[in-house]
Order: sequence, then structure tokens, then C-alpha cells
Amino acid sequence: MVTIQGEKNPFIRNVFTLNSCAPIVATDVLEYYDEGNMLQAWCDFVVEADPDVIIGYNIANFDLPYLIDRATHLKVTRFPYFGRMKGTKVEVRDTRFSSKAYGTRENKATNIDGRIQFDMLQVMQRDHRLRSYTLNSVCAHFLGEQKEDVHHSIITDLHNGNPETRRRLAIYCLKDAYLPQRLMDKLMCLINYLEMARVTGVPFSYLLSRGQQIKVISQLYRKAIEQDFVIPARKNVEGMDEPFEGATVIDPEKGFYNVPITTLDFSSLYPSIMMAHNLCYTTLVDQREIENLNLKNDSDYIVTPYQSARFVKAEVRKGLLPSILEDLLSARKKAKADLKKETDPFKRAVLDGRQLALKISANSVYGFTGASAGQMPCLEISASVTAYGRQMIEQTKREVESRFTMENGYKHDAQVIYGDTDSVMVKFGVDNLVDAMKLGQEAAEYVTGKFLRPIKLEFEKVYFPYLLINKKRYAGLYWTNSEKWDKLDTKGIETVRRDNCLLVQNVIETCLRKVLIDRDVSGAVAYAKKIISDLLQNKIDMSQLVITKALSKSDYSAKQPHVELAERMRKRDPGSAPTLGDRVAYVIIKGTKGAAAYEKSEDPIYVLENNIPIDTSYYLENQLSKPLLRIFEPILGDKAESLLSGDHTRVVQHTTPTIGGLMKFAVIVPTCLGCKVPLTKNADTVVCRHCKPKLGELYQKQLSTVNEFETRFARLWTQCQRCQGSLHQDVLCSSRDCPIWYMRKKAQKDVQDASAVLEKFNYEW
DNA sequence: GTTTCGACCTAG
DNA sequence: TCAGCTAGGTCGAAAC
Repeated sequence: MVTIQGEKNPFIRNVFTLNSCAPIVATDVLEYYDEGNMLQAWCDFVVEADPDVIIGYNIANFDLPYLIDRATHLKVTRFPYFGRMKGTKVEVRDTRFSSKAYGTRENKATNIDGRIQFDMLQVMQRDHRLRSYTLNSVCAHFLGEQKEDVHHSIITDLHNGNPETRRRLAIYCLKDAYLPQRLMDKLMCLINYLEMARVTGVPFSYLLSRGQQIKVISQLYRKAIEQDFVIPARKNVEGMDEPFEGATVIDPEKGFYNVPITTLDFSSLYPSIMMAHNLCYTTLVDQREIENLNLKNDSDYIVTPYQSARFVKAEVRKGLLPSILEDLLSARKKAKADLKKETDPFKRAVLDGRQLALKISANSVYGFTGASAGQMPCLEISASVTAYGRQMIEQTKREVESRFTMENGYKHDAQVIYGDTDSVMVKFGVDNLVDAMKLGQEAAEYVTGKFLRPIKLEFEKVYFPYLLINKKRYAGLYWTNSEKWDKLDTKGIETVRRDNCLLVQNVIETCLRKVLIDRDVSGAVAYAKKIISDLLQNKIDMSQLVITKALSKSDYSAKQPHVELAERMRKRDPGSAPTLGDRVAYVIIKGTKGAAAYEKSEDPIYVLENNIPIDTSYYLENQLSKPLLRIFEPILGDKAESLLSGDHTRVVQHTTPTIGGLMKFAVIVPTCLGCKVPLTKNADTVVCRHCKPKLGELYQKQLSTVNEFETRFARLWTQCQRCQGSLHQDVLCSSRDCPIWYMRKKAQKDVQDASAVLEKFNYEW
């Protein structure tokens, strides 16, 4: 039902994992035959166990509100009092959180005073960019194990079944509670969040319910009070919402470089600019103040490149922001030093995450000053920072290109081929790593000398070879020492984007590895051709073709595949349809000729259940071809075109639908049976407005298809989804010939895993 | 048929 | 008192 675990941290008494399915099952185990009694017993148990922290997966938006609702419905009036404040009722309220970084999301918030809630789903969504955030896929990603999802619609059946089905349900519930805890332990989420709360001085709950601003504000308050500053309650400045110019991205010299490309980076560029020039609210001065205080240019204050904004020097008054930044960066330095010493790969990942978090926190100080919708926007600071940054990257380019020349005794003229914000990629013209690194070191030191402390240009890595596709898009083999490369680094291209299908990601990744690591261009071409051929012959697993996109708005102006699908799913089953902020998974199915993509998107599970054919040519033309051409064109030139034509594209296998009526229905839905006009808005009417006057026979036909479909769909839970053989247990097929018989194996393993869990906690059933 | 623009996601 | 920033590529629907 619940798992309780003591934490190493002496301040946390225990951590409590919640899964609201559990009480339902517990009716058997605990002999509370009345659900109301059971809920009350659960509440009493929580009070007795007195947890400091309650964790779970999606507890904030599902389990807690569900329990409260259920108790209200059953009139268990004493239930909502499991917080630590006696007499304070636990209540659920709706909130809406909207941020550019985290997206817009409708949330429920439950107050359980005195107990921390830590929803691992929210943690995962904030800290990790994943394609899917189901417990299943997150665990597969981080723990290498998964549970089969139990569709909510069969939970009641499992419960009302027999001891065996209830046992199965109980195991699911236990795993549901156990996996979030494993996840939390392995990623050290709780510890990292506690540290973040300590560093920034915000209440723990803010870390999951609020954004970056509150953290900066909080640090600002801390520093301000030390120096007897009072922060104005709210600055109501008009015209603060005008945009300001950001960073420079140097025009790339696109192409494939089979020579070492040296990368030079400013470390923490924006924070170091703010520190170097003492930029802060407390150091900004205007003409009147300069006159009143008799300040002198250069010796007392500096003029920045943004509209001649003026700031006093640190000797006159040290700014609050620069000292906050110093704290954050020294903490990061320590994390990085620890990282160097640590050998355990997982702790390394954690330390790496921590230093990244501190870096993000430091960077968001600049973002905070530029947040026009925020509490203390100050364009003088943010725009000065970016203006300095632009000057610096330009100057760096000039310095490198003017010093490393044949005229100055070097073997070649250096050329900056690309740069973004705080980095420059330099082609020194040498053909080996040792020289490229030596020159990089020399250049970094040379350029650093041209700037104020603590601004520092660092040599970190060499790319060799390097494929520069466009601004913010490149790939290269990453070297930090000349003996062995570190990794294949890709930026911006399909391998790191989540809005492509896995097929594209894998093909591009493999081709890049073949080209950049194995130096086998013809092998890469052959591989790409093979995949294209497989795709057109339907040999690619559907899981490779699933595309996911975030549903980020509630009102869209243009039609899109994932938005239309979410709407259709809501009509089928409002309970399991994606909601605002969720990622919608879809595949593109065959439809009428010329139909738009948004008419051909479909839920992968639905497609699997109904054996709907996939539009493979869409995947070739709209998903694979352009990314492939982009990486092969710089290498092969015009010959790259041959990838997309030739014998391998000729063999096209047309799958014939195996379940006629079903198939027809599924494919026909998006268009009118009468005139083939796509049905856009009222797809549930099945016939378009144009045809409506003469429904008659056509409508009847459609209705019977609908009926047939619904009957068969309802039976799917007792039939195998592929071969229609009868299922003796849940979704396990009885026929070994069935193409999805492996599901049985998976499920068996699942039971074994869960049994091990049971044993560990000495549960008896 | 071409251009514009909204949406998504990423780089830094 | 909800909400870090700008630059930029790419895709596909809508507008022309």
C-alpha cells in the first residue's frame, strides 16, 4: 500500500510514497470492506507514520485530488486532516502556471501543512528533456526497467475479478509506488532540491510550483538586507516591455571540415560581464546623481555600450548582483572540482547536474533583469550585458584572426568559421590535434589578457572532423586530449530534437557516427538507403515512427497534427486524453490523397489496436529526406540527391487491411464518404456540411460502421489485438504464433520483478 | 505557386 | 506578486 523509507539526511524523518490505487486493493488485504472506513484508516495511518515528505508520480494532479474527492463523495468528513496543522483541512485548488521555459500547464495544488510534497513527474518535467513522461518510459530511460501500463478502464475489472487479478493489480500498485522512489534515489532529486532551496533561500515547494524569478528575488533580498537596502515593492514602469537586442551569432562558413576546428569559449559570459563591470540596480546612476555626487567618468563610473547607461565602479559601491553571482559561481567551481574527483558514474551525473543547475541559476540572474513581465526589469543592465557580449565576441574574432597569421610567423592564417554568443570556432589551418590544441591554449590566454577580470576565454575542445550545417546546427567528434576522442557531439540537429520520430534520430545518429567516427561515407550512404528501403516495405517497427509534440496552448490559430489528435482523443475518452502541457504522441496514417498531415495523425495505441496502415511515404518525404540531405550535402555535394531516388525506393509494399470494416472506418473518418471533402470540425457527425441535406443511405451506412466498430473495440480487451485469438488473462495472447506473444514474456518478467519487491518489504498476500 | 506566419524546439 | 532572456532553424498551414 505504501512504502516508508528512512533517509540518510537526519532532518528528514521519513519519505512516504503515495499511490491512490493502493487503497482500492487494500480492501482485500486490510479487511476494510467499506471504502469509507478504509480511507479513514489510511488517513489515520498517515498521521501515525507522520511523514516529512510525500512522494509519488503525478500525485499533485491525480492521486491527492482523487483521494480528497473520493472522501468528500463518501462523506468521510475526518479524512482531509492528515497535515500537521491540527484542524487545518487539506484542500485542493486549481492553479495555472505559465512560463516560457516550462510551458503552460494547469495544475492542482493540495495543501498538506507540515509535509513536503515531491511529485516526481513534476521533477522529471522540469529537469529532463524527454520524449515521454509516463512513469513507464521515464523508468525505462533512467532505471532500465519498466512496468506495463494498466489502462485505468480495466482497474475496476481487475479488482472485481478474482484473487489472481487482484494480486496482479496489487503488484502494479506497489510498483507504481516503488519506482518513483527508486527514481528519486538514483537521481538524488530530493537532495539536489534541498540544496537548491538552501542556496536560493526559497521554500521547498516553490521549486516545483514557481519559476526562476522567485529564486533570484530571494537571493537579492538576502544580500540587500545585509547592506540595509530596501527593495521596492513593485516597480510600475511604463514601456518596460520593449524588446532588447541579444547575442551575436557569427555567420557560419558551412561545410564539412576534415581538419581540427578549435573551440574557444568565454566561461559564464554574462555573469562575468556583470561582475567585471559591476552591473547592478544599486550601481546604476543617472546624470543627476553623477552631478550630485560629483562622480568622474572612468575613475568613478563607466559608460556601457547600451544607450550610454552608467554604473559606478566596485570601489565606489559593490553591486548586489555581482556578489550573488560570485557566490553561485564559487559553488559551481566546487561542484566541478568534486566532479573531477568522483569516479562513480552516477554521482558524477548528479554533480554534473548540480553544476549545470548553478550555471543556469547564475545565467538567470541576467534573465531576471531582462524579464519585462517580472518584478524588477532593468533594461540598462540586461541590454548592457548583451551589448558587451556582442562587442567581446567580435573583438575575439578580430584578435584571433589578426594575430594568428602567416605574417606573424604562424604556418597558416587562422579563420573564425562560426561562433555563437560566447564561443568562436577557429580553423587554425593545422592538420593535427596536438597543434590545434596548442594554438587553442595560446589563443585563449592571449585573448583573455585583453579583457577585465574575471572574464576569461577558455580553450576546451577541438572538433575533428566537424560538420557545420547552419547557425546553431552542427556535429563533430569532440576531443579534449589528442589521444582519444571523448564523444560525438551534436547540436541542434535531429538527433537532439524531440519533435522528430525515433527513426529519424537513429538514422541521422548512425550516419553521423559512420561518417565522423568510422570515416565511412559509402557505408553511411548504404545504411541510409537500406533504411529507406525497409521503411517503404513496412519493415520498420511502429515505435520508431511515433512523433511527439507538446500541447502548449489551449487555443491554436492553425491546425496541427498533434492538436487535432488531442481533440479527437478527448472525444473518445476524456479521461486519458492529453491535457495542456502534455506531450502528444502520434503517427501519420494513410489517408485520402492530398490530405493534410493534421488529418492523418493518429494515436499509436489506437493504430496498433486497429491495425491501421502507416503512411510510409510521409515518413520518407516529410521526416527523413530533408535531414538526410542536410548532413550528406556538405559531404557528397550534388550526389546526395541519389539517396532519395533509385532502386531502394522502388519496392513499395502495400499492406492490405486485415480487418476490413474496422480499417475502412478508421481511414474514412477524416473525409466525407459522399464527396471526399475532409471533415474538419465536426468529425463526429461523419458527414460534412455540404452533404448533410441528403444524408439518407450514406448516413445509415456510416452508423452501422460506427456500431460495428464500437462493438469490436469493446471486445478488444478480451481479444488479442493482432490475431483476434481469445485472451485467457488480461492482454496475454494464448497463441504462440501471435506476433505479440512477447508481451506475455514481458508481463511475466514484470510479475517476477514485483514479487522481488514484495519480498524485500516482507509483504504477505 | 510563392510568401508569410505560427508553432515547436533548440543554442547559448 | 503567475511568468528568466534573445537568436535561430525548420516545418507546414494559411494567406496572398
